[in-house]
Parts: sequence; structure tokens; C-alpha cells
Amino acid sequence: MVKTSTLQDVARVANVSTATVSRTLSNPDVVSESTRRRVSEAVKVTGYRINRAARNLRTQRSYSVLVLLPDLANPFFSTILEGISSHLSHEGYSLLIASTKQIHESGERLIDYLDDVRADGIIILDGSLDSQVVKMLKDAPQANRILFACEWIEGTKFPSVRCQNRNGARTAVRHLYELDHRKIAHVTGPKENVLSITRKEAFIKEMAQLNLVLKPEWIMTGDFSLAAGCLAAKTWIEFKERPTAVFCASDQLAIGFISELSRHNFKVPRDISVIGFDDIDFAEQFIPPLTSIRQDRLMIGETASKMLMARIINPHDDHT
Amino acid sequence: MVKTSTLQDVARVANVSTATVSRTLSNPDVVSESTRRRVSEAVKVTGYRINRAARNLRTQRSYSVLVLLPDLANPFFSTILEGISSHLSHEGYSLLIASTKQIHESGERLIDYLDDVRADGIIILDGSLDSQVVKMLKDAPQANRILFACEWIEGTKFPSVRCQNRNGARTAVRHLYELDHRKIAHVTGPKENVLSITRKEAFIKEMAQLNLVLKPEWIMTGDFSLAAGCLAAKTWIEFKERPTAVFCASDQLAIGFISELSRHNFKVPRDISVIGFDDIDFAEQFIPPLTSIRQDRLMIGETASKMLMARIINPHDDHT
DNA sequence: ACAAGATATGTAATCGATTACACCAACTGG
DNA sequence: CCAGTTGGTGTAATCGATTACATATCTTGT
Repeated sequence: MVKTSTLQDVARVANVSTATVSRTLSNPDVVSESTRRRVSEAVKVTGYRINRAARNLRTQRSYSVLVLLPDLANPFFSTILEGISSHLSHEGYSLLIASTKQIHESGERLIDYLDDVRADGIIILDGSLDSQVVKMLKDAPQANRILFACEWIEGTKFPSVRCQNRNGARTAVRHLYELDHRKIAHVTGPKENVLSITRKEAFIKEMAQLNLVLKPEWIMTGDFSLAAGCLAAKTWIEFKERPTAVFCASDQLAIGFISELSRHNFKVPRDISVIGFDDIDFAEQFIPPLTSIRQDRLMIGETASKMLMARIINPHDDHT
Repeated sequence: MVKTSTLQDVARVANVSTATVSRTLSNPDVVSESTRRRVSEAVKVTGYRINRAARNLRTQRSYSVLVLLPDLANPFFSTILEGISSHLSHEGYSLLIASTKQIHESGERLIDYLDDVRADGIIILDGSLDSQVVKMLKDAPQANRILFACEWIEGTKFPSVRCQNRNGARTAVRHLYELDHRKIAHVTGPKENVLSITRKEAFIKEMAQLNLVLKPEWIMTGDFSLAAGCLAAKTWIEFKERPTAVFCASDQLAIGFISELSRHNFKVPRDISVIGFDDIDFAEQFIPPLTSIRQDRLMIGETASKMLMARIINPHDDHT
């Protein structure tokens, strides 16, 4: 076992009390210039490192935040994580990660993270949480230290940081309209997903706004995946009257769509214009004809982290 | 502030001492059947949840592991993370994440995570750590609670979990050989990267083994990226005598290579066979002609986690 | 010169779980 | 019948930092 030096050791060397050392470290302004120097010196010679476990116990805080993902292996979330992580680390907080699946499997309760001082707050990136879990979270007294990012759950009061879903969809349609497209199709995400629904609604609304005809079959239900994109492409090929443009609810869909078309010797944008949603790096580099509605995921992560931090530090505000 | 009940509360309700409650919870076999029942009951009625901060302080352990990544936004690591996370959660451990960049920026020292009881061990997924940092880690008394996965650092005694780089490269060459290819090119990863170097060496060795001619210019230096793959494709096109197959050190390279070729109306595998390395999901689904050397990243993560856990629990073994 | 305030520091309780040690009762074998 | 063992439980110290409160010293204004 490695023995690190404690506050006591520093106090002894600096010839002051532990209280003074603690103050010097966490609130240097209240101690005198000379003590500050002596303590700093003592910290240096003893190689003192604070013991977080002790601080956490005393302050009942962990100085860390839990991020809950639906699935760690999904690259979609990594940029958001990067945003969160960067802000947290800047604030001296640590980042804990868990996946919905594992929480569920291990029979652990999400709220326990807050209860047992493992995390000071939770950011949830999963809009399809079990409704029982959601209910428990909603009613918990610590609910104000939980927020959603990217996805959210309709009908709860949890704050959420979202990208411009409505606006994005509108922009996509406008963009295609300005390229003189009048027949525009849409490939949606999973049926029950809030993002899908929001984007689809905005799509329909904007089509109406522009007085464009929208045949029901032009809205193809997918699930954000490449495979669904391929499927949609096959459907499109079969149409008697083919839309000249398609707005896909994700880049994965769009890429699947384009690649399936190219397998059937259709060319983008010669035969059809495709616009995606998310702006994943991979797409950007790989499929030049793919235009995408940018989601600044770094920013989403950072904003979420900032909001949560504000709530942790000032738990009584309701931050409306 | 939410007041959760403590061991004391449970003890009072069950009419036993805190010691007994603690024992019941962590080591049920040593208490009598009847106490066990009374305590469980008391836990239920009080809604007791252990306070980890207190336990951590007392036991000087945090029951969590830090994973250090070069860059969170790189999707390559997410599957490894999934493997690590799943095993940790199964063992009741938490997963802390940090990126090399942020550690560096915040001026924090990696070893502090072990020193200040934030983490019990560290898994490093970054083979290009600053050599100063590595040195500090190597000499630290807690060095036996650090290990590498995927990448590693030559010349250190840190254990590392690796995929079959040498074997993979050999398999790739053999595979191409069996498809009757005799002129095989190689696109490498970043020059100084251990993975690149290992794979390149194995490639060269296997080519020699099979008595195949290997022109120096057939080895193209890349950096694992799509862009580098595109570049390599352009180089290939320029060759007077074109190799009929190419082994790319990553799937990204391979995809870039294939897509650049298709832009110049070359077809895979008609004009050239391409084999990648990593087996990223995306590639698999999207580029059917791409064969790839599978890296079971889930397994790598899980193995790393297991190894680390063994070292945490039994710190004096040297686990040779 | 002295009350009132400001400034700096020390004393000691505290957070909540773990565990070494002590203790007692019940049982065993000779 | 008693020494020795076993099983079950309680007492209290402990981990290391924070902080309310007490105390001491120094200013400052009148």
C-alpha cells in the first residue's frame, strides 16, 4: 500500500493547524500571505495530494457527473461525450459513464448514483428509458440534478438540451425547395423516437407551408440505420412517381440510401438530392454528395454540462 | 438536501449494532439467520442505501476504474469501452472516463487518480502518451494497477491487452495469396504508432515468407484516416505496375481507398482486392467488397478489465 | 485609551462505514 | 465438570478533510 501524506502531515510541517491548511487550499484569500507561503511550501515537500474520498464524505459531494447512454458502442454519442467531458474536466469534475443496458442488467437503480454520493448529477442521452425508471426519477427529490441531452422524454419536467430538430427539418425542406425540388420524400427514424417524431412533424408542416404535395407513401419509416436507408432506397426505386429529393432523419439513413442507389446505378445528385441529419464526421468525409443538417454535438454536450453544473451548485433555483 | 438513512438508522431499527449491520451487508455468512432477517427487514423499511464516500474513505478504495482515451470523439474506442464497462458494472465497479488531451490541459497528473482514491486502477487506450507522463507512471509505486489495451508503449513493463496484430497481418497476406494475388501493397497507419509498425513488420515478413516481390513504393505511409486511404488510392493509380491487392492497416484507410478508386471508375474487387483491419461495424455494413481482419474489441475491453481487476484485488501478485 | 469590528488561526466535532478486539454464550471432548 | 473451541455480537477507533465556533491579535474611530 502506498502511503500518501495527509493534511495532518502538511499541518505539522507548516506548523499550523489542519484547519488552516484546508483553508489555504480551498480558500486562499482568508489566510495571511505568510501562512499561505509556508503551507504551499509544506505541500510541496510532503507531496501532499488531497484524498477525495475524505472530502467527498465530509462535503457529501462527489465532484463527478454520471452520463447515461443507451449503448456505449454507438459512435453517435462520442462527440457529445467529448463536449461534456471537456467542460467537466475544466471545472475539476470527473466523468462517470454507464449504459442503460448495464444499469438494467445489474439491477441497480439510477437514482442510487445520486443517493450514495457517487455522482452529483446525471445527464441522460437516452430518450427511450423504461417508463418505470422515468417515473421513479421524476418523483425523486433529487430530480433537479438530472437532465436530458439530445433526446428527451415527452411529458416530464426534466430540462433537456436539444439540437434544432424542428428548425433543422425546416431548413432541410427549404434548402431542397430552393434547389427547385417540388416532390420531396422523407425517411424517418424509429417510430416512437422523439427525434423522429419531431423531425417528421416539422417536415410535414414545412411541406404544407410551401404548398407542396406530399403523398403519404413518400414518408418512409426507418430506424436511423444504414440498413433502413437501403430499404428506403429500394422503395423509392419502385415508386411510379419518384420524388426528386429526400430528407433523411439521420446521416446513417442517408448513406444507406445513397449507397443502395449507387448499387442500382442511380447517381446522387443527378437522379435525386439527398439531405441527412446529424453531420457525422464519417459521412462528411466519405459521401461528398451528402448534405447534412449540422448538429453541433460538442456544443450540446458542453451546454448540458454547464446547465447541470449550475443546478448542482445552486440546487434551489428552478432555472426556468 | 435529501436525507438518506445511514447504517446507524438501520442498526437502531433492527436493534443491533452498526457492526452487525455492516457485516450482514458485506459478509452475510458470519451473522445468524435471525439477525440477517431482522437486518434485511430494517434495510427495507429505512430505505437504506450505502454511502459510497464513507466506504471509500474507510477502505481506501473507490470501486471504480479510470479509462484514458486519446480522444473521446473517436468512435474506434467505443466498443472497447463497452467491453470494459460491461465487465466493470458486472463486478459492481464504476467507470470513469478521461481523455489524454483534457488531463494534459487541466494540468492534472494521471497518477493522482490512484493517489486520491478516485480510481483503483487505470486502463490506457493511448499508445502515444507523452514520454514524460509514461516515465512518471512507470516509476510510481502504483504502477501495477495500470495497464494498456489495444495500444501499448514499447519498452515499458506495463501489461497490455492486444489484438492479434502480427497474426492479423499474416492472415491478411495469406488470404490474398490464396486468392492468387502475387503483387500486394500495404497502406500503413501513422509512422510512429506501435500498431502500424507491428502490422507493417508482420506484412513484410509474411511477404518474404511467401517469396513475393515487394517493391518499396508499394508500402504507402498513411495515418489510419479516410483521407490517407484516398491518397494511397491516387498513388496506386499512378503506379506503372499496379499491385493487384492491398492490405490496409485500418478499415478507415480501406474505405477511403475503395471510395477514391470508385470515383476514378475502378471497381473492387474487379480491379483490386482490398483488405482492411479492425472490422468496424460501419465498414462491414457499408462496403460489402471490404474484407477485414476482425478485432474483437468487446473482448479486448473485457479482458483488460478482468486483468486489471485481478491486479487490484491481489496487488502483490505480479501476474506474469 | 478603549469599545467595536476585522482578521487570522486553532480546537474539535463531524461525515458514515469498516473492522480489530473484546466479550459472552453455547457446545465439545476428555 | 472444566478447559478449549466456536459462533455471534458489541464497543470504539479509524479513515482524512471540512467547518462552526471560539479565541487571540490587530485596527480604527472617537
